[in-house]
Amino acid sequence: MENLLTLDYFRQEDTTALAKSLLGKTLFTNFNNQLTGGIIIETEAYLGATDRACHAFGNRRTNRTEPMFAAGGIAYVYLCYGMHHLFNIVTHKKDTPHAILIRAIHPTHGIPIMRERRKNRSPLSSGPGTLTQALGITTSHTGLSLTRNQIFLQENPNLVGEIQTTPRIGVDYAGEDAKLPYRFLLKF
DNA sequence: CGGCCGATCCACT
DNA sequence: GTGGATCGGCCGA
Repeated sequence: MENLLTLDYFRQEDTTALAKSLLGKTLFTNFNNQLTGGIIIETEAYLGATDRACHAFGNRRTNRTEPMFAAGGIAYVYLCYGMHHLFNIVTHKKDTPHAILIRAIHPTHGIPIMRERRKNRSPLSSGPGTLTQALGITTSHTGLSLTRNQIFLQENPNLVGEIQTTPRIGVDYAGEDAKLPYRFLLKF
């Protein structure tokens, strides 16, 4: 497959720029020889130790948050509300626990498989919990490399669109940090 | 060890 | 627009 993203790409140090840059790239999973994927259209940046909305705020280090402390280029997947598996891309250097939540994809590959995983409900892959269900991602995949064959990303050099910026969703508990403009949407 | 709560989704009104 | 589902993580005792 052409144009796969590299570890250097994921280890860039400007995480909000990277969150914008991820828009328009295709996110794939290939589990049990079932290829599914779609174009990333919504992301949120979580900026580590200084970001009250981030699980790693204050460098809080637990079994759950441990993957965020590794160097960029792996998955951070955790369970939300007891039922939703949320997929993040770990970024930045080792011991700088930044991550980018993927909130929505525009489905392009393996759509019948994704429909089946979603039990034909809609939306198919818009919303952080629904897209992981469509792609088959669970907490068992936390820590998995994003430059190997189960979860990986590909560029779409010719894709153009407009980027919209808003505050992040569902982080009211983060006080002033809830207002930060770290959510990015692609309109194309 | 008990209690609280969440980076959500869905069915229902 | 609203509330129930559902459970691991985290914290304080």
